[in-house]
Amino acid sequence: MANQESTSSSDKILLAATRIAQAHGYGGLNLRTLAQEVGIKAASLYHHFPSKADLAAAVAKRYWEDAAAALEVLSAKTPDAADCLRKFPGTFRASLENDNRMCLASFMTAEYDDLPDVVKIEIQAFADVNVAWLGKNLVAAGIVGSRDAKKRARAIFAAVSGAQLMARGRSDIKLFDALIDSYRSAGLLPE
Amino acid sequence: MANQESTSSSDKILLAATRIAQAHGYGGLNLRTLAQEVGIKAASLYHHFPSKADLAAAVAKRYWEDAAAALEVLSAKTPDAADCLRKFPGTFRASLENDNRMCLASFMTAEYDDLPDVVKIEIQAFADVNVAWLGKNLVAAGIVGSRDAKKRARAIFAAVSGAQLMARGRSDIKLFDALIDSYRSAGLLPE
DNA sequence: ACCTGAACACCGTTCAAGT
DNA sequence: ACCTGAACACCGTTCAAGT
Repeated sequence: MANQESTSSSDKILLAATRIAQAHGYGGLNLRTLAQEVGIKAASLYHHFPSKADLAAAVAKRYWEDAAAALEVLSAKTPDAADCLRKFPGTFRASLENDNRMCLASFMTAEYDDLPDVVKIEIQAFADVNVAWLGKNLVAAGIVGSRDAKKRARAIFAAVSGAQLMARGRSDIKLFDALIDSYRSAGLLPE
Repeated sequence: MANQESTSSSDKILLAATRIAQAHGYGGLNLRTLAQEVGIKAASLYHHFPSKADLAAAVAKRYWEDAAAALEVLSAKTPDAADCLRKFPGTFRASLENDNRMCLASFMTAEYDDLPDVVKIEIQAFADVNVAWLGKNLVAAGIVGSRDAKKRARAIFAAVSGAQLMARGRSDIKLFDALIDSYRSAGLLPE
């Protein structure tokens, strides 16, 4: 099955919406602005997605699917589990490198109270994917037993998310690196 | 100097705005809703604060001032620095206990790109106050030397912020406790 | 199938007008 | 000094109308 040779309209919308949501969140995702970036009118968006909620859910779903795929690629390219764990923060660093953007899931987690249920589900899936991958590698690296894997995996995920948030607040990617470095020295991540 | 016996109008506005911003952020702070909670019309808010930006800046300023005062109280009541560090996550836990709300500064840090400069300044002050207090106690507890205090303090602040965010996303305060527990086991916080 | 202009009830904000 | 209704340009959304 060959891929579509050209990006579909819906894909263009999802791509632009992802970038906007990573910088402004769900509430800050303006449909008139989004439409303008894609080259259509706001009303036309409703031909592709029934509502802003469904659009955001589609964005969040693709976001965790892409993240899951990227983590699998990382695993495939990195045989050593401890190495995988060392490289994990790099996936969060990439967002900051991309115009000081942040994880879409973290931003929307903050917006929890205003999030439609269909979006909440996909946002939680992002955390689940990351935690599962971290847990698997923590066990494989012999850092924790399988009994404690999920708990430790969640701690790493939360800590790295927090580091990204703090670094964004200073527009300082070196602060992100320093925070991750501290996590290593403290023993949360393998040295 | 005696305090005002009754809460002033501006105080009522700041109080209500703080609660709203902790749940919905700067963008989600609706002036008509805020005014209704205080018992006035949206237009009347402009008699107390020149703009939404200035209102939010006043909210954020009081927020970090109150946090600084609370940390000083904690220090005064807790002679042992390591004990202070053990109790630090409790200040973030309190927000979750309060209807699953989160730190106003964390929420607004996510909203960085849409934040007026006057608000950004106060939000950063919140982080500074927490990091300074943590650093002081890390040194006093003999956990790190003064050279590494700020770096480690930032790591704790970022990690605890991330734990609060993740727990809010699940409306699960026990998850927050488990994450903090993991930070202790890993060695980021004193056992 | 896909797009649009115009309309709706909602936002932050202003301002003239009230007490 | 403090409040208000009405208006402004902006939001998400709908819908009748176009190709």
